[in-house]
Amino acid sequence: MSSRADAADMPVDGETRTPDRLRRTSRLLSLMSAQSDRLINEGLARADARKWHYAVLASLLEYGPGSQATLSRRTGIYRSDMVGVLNELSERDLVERAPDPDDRRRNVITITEQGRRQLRRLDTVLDELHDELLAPLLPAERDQFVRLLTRLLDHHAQQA
Amino acid sequence: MSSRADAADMPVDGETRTPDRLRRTSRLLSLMSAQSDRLINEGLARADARKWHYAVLASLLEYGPGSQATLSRRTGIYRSDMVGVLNELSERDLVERAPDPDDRRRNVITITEQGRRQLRRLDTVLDELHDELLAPLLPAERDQFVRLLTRLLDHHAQQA
DNA sequence: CACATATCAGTGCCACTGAGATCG
DNA sequence: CCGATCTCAGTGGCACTGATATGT
Repeated sequence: MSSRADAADMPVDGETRTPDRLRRTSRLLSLMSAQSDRLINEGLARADARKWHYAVLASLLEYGPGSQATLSRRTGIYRSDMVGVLNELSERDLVERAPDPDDRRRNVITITEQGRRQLRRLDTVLDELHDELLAPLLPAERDQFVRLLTRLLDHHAQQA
Repeated sequence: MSSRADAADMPVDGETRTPDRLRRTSRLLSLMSAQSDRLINEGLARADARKWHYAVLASLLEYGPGSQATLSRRTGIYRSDMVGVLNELSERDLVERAPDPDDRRRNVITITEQGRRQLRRLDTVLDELHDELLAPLLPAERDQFVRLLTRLLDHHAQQA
């Protein structure tokens, strides 16, 4: 086990390790994520939406209605930030927020018909954006990339 | 061209597209980048450093001294944020900031001997952290991942 | 009492904008 | 006057903390 993580065949005398200190994998990831975020956010903004909107709507359609805390766990959005996201969504009549009669601490969030329509719209928007995002890769390479990324993420997400 | 970017073999009737709306590639990238950032930041914090410290020191060693604007272009750190980073670095005596006698608008930034030592320290820290980051992947897969990531990044970075 | 829930205020990092001062 | 440089103040997204009020 162990062995160098990056650049396994590179001089390592400390002074002449030379290149690729600026191409560390973590840095590539950060930069690529920033590019991706920019692309996606701009595209979604044109559709009057944000990443979180899509995540919440998707989770509602897939797993059904839920309390804010539940949605928070499903989507990874912090409970504190969920308030604002739901405000934006209900302003647009994409979700309904109603107090839970069974447990009056909770709000039950439900997706509306408009929310379903918006989700479908956003699906096509995101399809196009991802095509642009992955443009330089062949289909097989895209799959490979997604698989590797998924394995990395699963490994680190389970730690939490 | 075109064809779906993600999940190329999935039902797409809009209502039953079912899973993986929450596993879009852009989302995987964001989440993985966040995990990576957390890991790296925590590791560097233990060494009293930040990502930007490493980037600036690396660029100074690799390309030599430069003005703040130059460093900004090399590292991608925003010119406005560079001030603070250099303050932190010079507090720690890792760089020297001296007015340029030839052009008194500029500050010339130079790495110190302590800066070189710190950079070497951070190299080993980052080696270990990247080993942890890429732990679930075999060496060949790590290479593959980095290659794909690099191609994506090159494609999108050149647009800017 | 404990526990969960919803909300709000605030922190810190990061990318980015805008403006003023200095100088070539 | 144009343009580059450094600096500072500030914005907005995002992840996260801590506290509070409310209800079970």
